[in-house]
Amino acid sequence: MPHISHVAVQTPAHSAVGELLSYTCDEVLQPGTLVRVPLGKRELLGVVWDTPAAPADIPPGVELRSIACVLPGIAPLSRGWRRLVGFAAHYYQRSVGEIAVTALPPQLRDMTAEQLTRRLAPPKPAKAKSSKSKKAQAEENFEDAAAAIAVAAPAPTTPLVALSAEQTSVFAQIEQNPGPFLLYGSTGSGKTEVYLRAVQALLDANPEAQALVMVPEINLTPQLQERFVARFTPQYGQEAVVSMHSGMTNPQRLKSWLAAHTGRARIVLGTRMSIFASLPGLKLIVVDEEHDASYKQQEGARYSARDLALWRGRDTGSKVILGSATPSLESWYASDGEVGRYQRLEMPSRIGAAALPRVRLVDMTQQPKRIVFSPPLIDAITDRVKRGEQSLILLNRRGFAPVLFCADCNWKSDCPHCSAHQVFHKGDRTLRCHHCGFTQRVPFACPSCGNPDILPLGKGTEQLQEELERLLRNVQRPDGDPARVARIDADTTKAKGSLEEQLAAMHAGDIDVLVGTQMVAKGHDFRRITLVAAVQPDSALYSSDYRAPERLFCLLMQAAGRAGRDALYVKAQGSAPEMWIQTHDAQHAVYAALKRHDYPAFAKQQLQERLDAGMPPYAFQAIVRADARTQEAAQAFLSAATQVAKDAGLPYLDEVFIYPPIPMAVQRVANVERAQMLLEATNRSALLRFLNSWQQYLHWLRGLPDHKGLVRWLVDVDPLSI
DNA sequence: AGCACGCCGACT
DNA sequence: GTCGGCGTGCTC
Repeated sequence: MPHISHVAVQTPAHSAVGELLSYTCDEVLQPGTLVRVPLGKRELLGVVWDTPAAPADIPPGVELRSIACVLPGIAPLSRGWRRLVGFAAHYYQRSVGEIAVTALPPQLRDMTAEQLTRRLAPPKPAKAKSSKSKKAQAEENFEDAAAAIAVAAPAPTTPLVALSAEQTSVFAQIEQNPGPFLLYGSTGSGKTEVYLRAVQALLDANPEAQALVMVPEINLTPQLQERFVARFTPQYGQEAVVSMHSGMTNPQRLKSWLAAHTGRARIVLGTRMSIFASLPGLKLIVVDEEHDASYKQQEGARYSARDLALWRGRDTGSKVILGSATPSLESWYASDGEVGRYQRLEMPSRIGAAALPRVRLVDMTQQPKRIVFSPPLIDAITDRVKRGEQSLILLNRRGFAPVLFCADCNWKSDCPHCSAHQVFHKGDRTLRCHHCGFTQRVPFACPSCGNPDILPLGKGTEQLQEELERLLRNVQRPDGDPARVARIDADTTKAKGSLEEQLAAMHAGDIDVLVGTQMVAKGHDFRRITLVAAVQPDSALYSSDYRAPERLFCLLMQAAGRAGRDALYVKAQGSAPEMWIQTHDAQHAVYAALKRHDYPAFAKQQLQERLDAGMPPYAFQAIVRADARTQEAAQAFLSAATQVAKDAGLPYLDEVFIYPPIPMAVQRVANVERAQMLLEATNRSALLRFLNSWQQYLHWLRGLPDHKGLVRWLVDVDPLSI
């Protein structure tokens, strides 16, 4: 008699097909086993979830099919991993199958048992290159990737750096206490060294133990990887340190995943996706720059890798270290005094006694109108160039100008598919929509009235670079060469490796002034920068998003951290590091706190505002979003959803406040109208239970003829912006 | 989401 | 007469 397995497969996101599908199989399969199963005309990767005694509620008339095969050579995924996936699915309102399958390396999805067997086999001597099958080609790519990873050859054992008194005490606290920890340490205080020590202590003490170290962005993994490889591969071998992020090729990802799954990898470094790595020996999780918004997935399952790290840590008995110079208000609150779910550890000093930069506010109301660079700022930059020092100019807007404008007829370069302007990119003479990607040639004259004088309105990084080149055209570096201005943003770094190239030029001192978006404010260690300037940061202060001030503060603190990182250099040069901020609101609390480098004061003030307004972390939120052909249809679905919740008398409805539907800030993207509805509760589990019971009604509503115009709906639990 | 089946316009 | 457009229907 055949046995039954419930298998988690990636079923269509919004269809009636249940999340676990029943299949027959000849033998009892252990939960966690990777299998391939038929679904319709396709064969999909699945994970055996449980093996019930009797088949569960299968719709009438559905014949059970048999599991196609078990993926050979891969041990079943652990209970711990399945608990994590199950929790994430439940918490973020997605199917188990979707989370489980997307958490696995993509290559496993479309590999047959035969291909996998070949891949797992020990490397064979190279075969003749002729008559290569597609399969063999893939295999070769895989071996190449393996070789590429192995290139990072073991350096001679790096001697341990002596810890500062602060580091020593923090490290001791981590060793002696269960955590979770919030490591609050200013930029340059040496948090990474503490992570390294914690990992080292763990690996030395426990030959099975594994550590997961997460960073917000792919860009930050190479430097971190270098440090971890140098520190650990001499002792623990080539495969001890692996990376996991979306920038890797599929064969690389599979290799890293297998190394972690089998326990050969002792340390996994990665971006948010690595929270789902299979780590049977997991004992330590580090979340560096824990406040960073990149930890929240913004599509598909909208999980927070930081929050899941805390859950996974608790579930598996692993220590969790959250690190930041500007913690999220949630984490700060959770580590505050009596509330204290986390233990707060502080490292206020910069290593090497480098001073934090002096913050200089330029009151733009006292400066000439309509200028981007105030004269005093230009003077300061000029001085830096003459002394051979570097400056970093930050502006959070790509392109030359955010919009083109016709003064005669008021025409603006609106995107035909979105409720947004098309941005003017002067370099390639295009108008580009940053929401849907729609690109056009810049018109020679106003498309509406024919006026040849269409004007760029506002400034982007491209224009800043151009303007700086003009303003500094007569300024010479110490070597007599003219000042060099460069720009780093998403446009200049599209090509693979170009970011690294440009960063290298900056490090080499080939560049005097660097203009960039926030991507340069993060993590990069430029030793010769003594001036950082934010030219137009005010807009975040007046944003409708209540988290905007917090993000601005973090960004500016982080940017300030770029200046004067090298104390010896600063000392030799004799110029004090400075952070310049041009503002029309010099009295603003955000800037006042920044001037004193006073995160605690800023956090206290922000938390008070949150408390008064009943916002997180004092309340819990979720957003339901609807995308439809028309705004009316999108809102109608959300209204109907609210109504059905009331009609059905869903549990915990009285503890959840449902706001009316509103259009999103960018209402239309790629010809799809978007609306959203905010849900709020003072009790997290009430909100969660309500959402869970609501979900089936949302599925049901979607199928109704009244909601034909609906394209999709989605739930975002703990949204980052509303 | 895929991948089918199914019913109407421009091509060899 | 076919090739192919994407409307709608199903998948343990």
